[in-house]
Amino acid sequence: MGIQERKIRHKEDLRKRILEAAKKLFLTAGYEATSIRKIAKEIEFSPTTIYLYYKDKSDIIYALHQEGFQMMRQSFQPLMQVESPFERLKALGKCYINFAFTHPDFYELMFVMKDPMEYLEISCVETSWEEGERVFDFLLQTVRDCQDKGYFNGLDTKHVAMEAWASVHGMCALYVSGHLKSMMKVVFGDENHERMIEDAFRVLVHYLESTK
Amino acid sequence: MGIQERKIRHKEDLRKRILEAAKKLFLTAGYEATSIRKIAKEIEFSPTTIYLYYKDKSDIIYALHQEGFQMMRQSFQPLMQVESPFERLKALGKCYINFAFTHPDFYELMFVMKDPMEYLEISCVETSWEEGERVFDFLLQTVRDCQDKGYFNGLDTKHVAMEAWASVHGMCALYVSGHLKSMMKVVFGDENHERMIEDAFRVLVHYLESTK
DNA sequence: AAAATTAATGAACAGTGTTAACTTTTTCAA
DNA sequence: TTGAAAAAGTTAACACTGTTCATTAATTTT
Repeated sequence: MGIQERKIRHKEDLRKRILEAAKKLFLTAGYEATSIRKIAKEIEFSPTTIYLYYKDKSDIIYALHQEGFQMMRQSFQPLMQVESPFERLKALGKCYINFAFTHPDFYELMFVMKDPMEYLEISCVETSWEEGERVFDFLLQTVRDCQDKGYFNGLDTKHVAMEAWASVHGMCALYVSGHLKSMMKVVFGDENHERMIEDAFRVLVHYLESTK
Repeated sequence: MGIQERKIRHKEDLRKRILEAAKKLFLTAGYEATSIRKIAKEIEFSPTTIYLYYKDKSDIIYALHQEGFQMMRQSFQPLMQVESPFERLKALGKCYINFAFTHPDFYELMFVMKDPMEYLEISCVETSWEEGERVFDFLLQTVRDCQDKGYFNGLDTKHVAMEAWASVHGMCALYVSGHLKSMMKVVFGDENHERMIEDAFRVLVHYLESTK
């Protein structure tokens, strides 16, 4: 019986173990397959126990959502040291794409899926989106720094930042959803679609560079 | 009893009626709420009857997916008449965004959701994506025409087209998923997010224009 | 009219999120 | 140490989901 053992094994921070089980299921089997009952089986508890630690499924999914943003911010850490604003902007874009490529499930959860967004629309109001805010603020500041160096002349900082985000997000979203792959299979006959993202990104960088 | 009546009312093209019921549910209540049982109730038939006309739920969803692409291509029809390639490219972008704004559910189905994409990965192989192909081919040709007029010098047609698509898709995806709204609420304090898309699009057009 | 084919259905399987009522375990004061 | 209060966990159930199989009803053909 595993019932006796698991009481000896740290029964504290059960909340954390629920989240880890959810993450494991989410990364190996996807969002749909991450059910309350499977999480419960994973941690050897009754399904209803989970509701003592998380309000509902959205609550668990949102916890993973937040974890994703912490991971992303951590991967952006080295960019702080990049002196040149424009080099920093380019590196930010590359880093963002790299995150989506290495953690496609997290990327989808953070920037594509509606569920976590609807959750924080309903429940918590203020403390919610602050991780995402910090990431966007960093982009905003970098664009401002670029403008100080003569880039993006006559353009609004917010609009430039939004366009940059949308462009890179568009590439990542088409990649993680499989639309890029399907499209390229039909139009170009099965090419390397990761390479295509790199090429499209180079075109974007070319545009940005030309504003100086 | 409605059972007697519906036999008198056209019992032919039941396949079409299933699709219309599915569309109605999809547009009013969303993808998740579009269940086989609800479709069945809508057309006053047993749930199992639906399986005599469609392979499974994905099959129905993919039929809507195709319908969306026909709608989109129809909305692109007037663009054929635009003489100037660059004006046509700009109009294409505006038209694309307009489609996403007026048919957000269809846009999500066509360009965001994984389900229809996974469906045609498994089942049909050739005839599948041809509607989407036509749309992208039109973009490719328009970019080529722009290059003949001196735009996008030294850049690869495919890469320019892909970057343009990704940029505009990024804006639309962030809009329909609600991420733009949430982000702007926190960062800029609840501004008009439809206006923001327009502004970001203007920045993109500025970049494209600068290549001449 | 009887047989064969087609169309439609009812019941069931294996899942899902979630809640209410109940039981077990732990805590803590008398 | 015992007994009550509080906390933790579980069982059973509700209302759904997609999907399949065996069976019935309707239609067509012989």
